[in-house]
Amino acid sequence: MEVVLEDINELIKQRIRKLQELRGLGIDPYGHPYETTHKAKELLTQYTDKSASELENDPIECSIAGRIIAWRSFGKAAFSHIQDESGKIQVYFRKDVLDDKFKITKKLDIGDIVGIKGTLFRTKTNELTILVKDFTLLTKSLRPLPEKWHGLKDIELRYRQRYVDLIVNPEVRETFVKRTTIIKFIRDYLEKEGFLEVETPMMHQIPGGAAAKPFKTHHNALGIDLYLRIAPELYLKRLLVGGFERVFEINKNFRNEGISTKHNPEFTMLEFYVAYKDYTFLMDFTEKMLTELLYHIHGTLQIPYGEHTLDFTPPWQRITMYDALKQKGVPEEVIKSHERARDYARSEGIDLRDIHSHAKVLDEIFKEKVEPYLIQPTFVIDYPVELSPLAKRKKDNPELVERFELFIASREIANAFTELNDPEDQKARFLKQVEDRERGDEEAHRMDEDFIRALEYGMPPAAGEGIGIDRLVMILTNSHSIRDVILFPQLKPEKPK
RNA sequence: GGGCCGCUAGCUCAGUCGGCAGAGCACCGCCCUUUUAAGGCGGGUGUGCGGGGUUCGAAUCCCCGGCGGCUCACCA
Repeated sequence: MEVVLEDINELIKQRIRKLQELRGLGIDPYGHPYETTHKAKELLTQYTDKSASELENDPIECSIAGRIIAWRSFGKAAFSHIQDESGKIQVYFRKDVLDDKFKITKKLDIGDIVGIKGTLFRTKTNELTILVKDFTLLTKSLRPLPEKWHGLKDIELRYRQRYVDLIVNPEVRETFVKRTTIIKFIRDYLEKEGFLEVETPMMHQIPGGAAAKPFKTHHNALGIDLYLRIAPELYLKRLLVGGFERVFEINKNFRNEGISTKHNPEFTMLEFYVAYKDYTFLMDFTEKMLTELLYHIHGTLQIPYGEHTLDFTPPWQRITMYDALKQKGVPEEVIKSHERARDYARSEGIDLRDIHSHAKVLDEIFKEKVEPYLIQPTFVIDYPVELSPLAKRKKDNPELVERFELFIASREIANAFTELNDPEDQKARFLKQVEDRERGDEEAHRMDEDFIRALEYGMPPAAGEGIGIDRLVMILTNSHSIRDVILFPQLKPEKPK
């Protein structure tokens, strides 16, 4: 195999030279399995109380593996820090311990992955350190890492080369560990509450369950176009028809829309459905699940987010959409009258280009006048039916639906409703959506005959909710861009060389 | 998609009335057996994002393009 690595600068050439020298000494620069006894952090915590003399009288043998992230060499000795998944620990190479092998250290670089065997001791400054008795090169690194002091700051490089970001910026690793902890907590919580985790299709013949533009693809053998799902909702409800009473799915959704600090084309959504309950149950449920999550992650219900302190102490405010509007000074007549609403919106400088219906005008006014002020966790409830084609109408006011959105830090974190299970009403709502679509609303829902058929078999009264996991993780990790909580966010392609 | 800002060494960044391209860290050579942003001496390693233009001369000024950031729009 004769492959020439491209993009060679002097620094990489030097490392390739060292690699060849190592091969010349019979050392495989790309290593083999290596047995370790500890992680770096385990050593530091486990032996934190051992004094220098205790370690000297009763030597503790250990072995670790990890990446060299610092190197301070003297003529016949060198200090280094080795970083593994858990953290880092100092190691000490001495010529009088390693004899001939010490000269191999001259061929090591920051970034190389090594295995270390040795005994623990304490330095003059009392730092717990491994005295290296033997070491093994496990992987030669050919590219220099960013400098130790400033790390990798360039945002573009951090996203494009997340692997480097993870090596040099420990807080990035913490964020993603926290992300996993959050998802695992939610999964365990739902299972404990009797929910069954399921997987429904990512590829839909009819993209449904949300108002959004889909990604389109093509299945060659079937000869049909397919869409990446914009939501799992209609499939999860089919499972309610099938007899499952509590189901959830945590998985990706895909929406072919703009990219921003709050939007990535693929994002992670939790959706869960409960038979025989309504949206008031879900508000209580959500409040409880998220407060327990807060305790689990932070041990407190008050957490910082940017300039704010978010207080998750229940009960969270519940306010109807219309009351929220009124509270921000939107006159009652604006809510009642389409003409007044349009005038009001215009007077507030709200762009109504493609907005026609009364409900959508009110929604625009809501986004402008209310959303920015929804900092503390708030359930906004009872939306106009037109905005919610899959939600059940309120008994006492059929123009509204039993729906809530949970806002935290001005962001929509959850969307939930009592599910519409009347097939006739559902069909009528789909038809209305189809009309909107024909009038040019690309995001209107499509008719899904099979979903109607499922409802005709009978779906129990139920409530369902979606929680945007990425946005929730942003809140809980004090992150201001969704790209900081997605390991490999979508970017434009790099310029070809 | 619009507006504004940015792109200089591996990394973090200076530098412009238009006049030989710089620092710290990293790296290379030499010295150094308890350092930890180790230290001392010596060394600058570069497609200045790409392409055009103006000019005796462009990292710097102008135009076109690329990528990124912020923001607005979009995203109920």
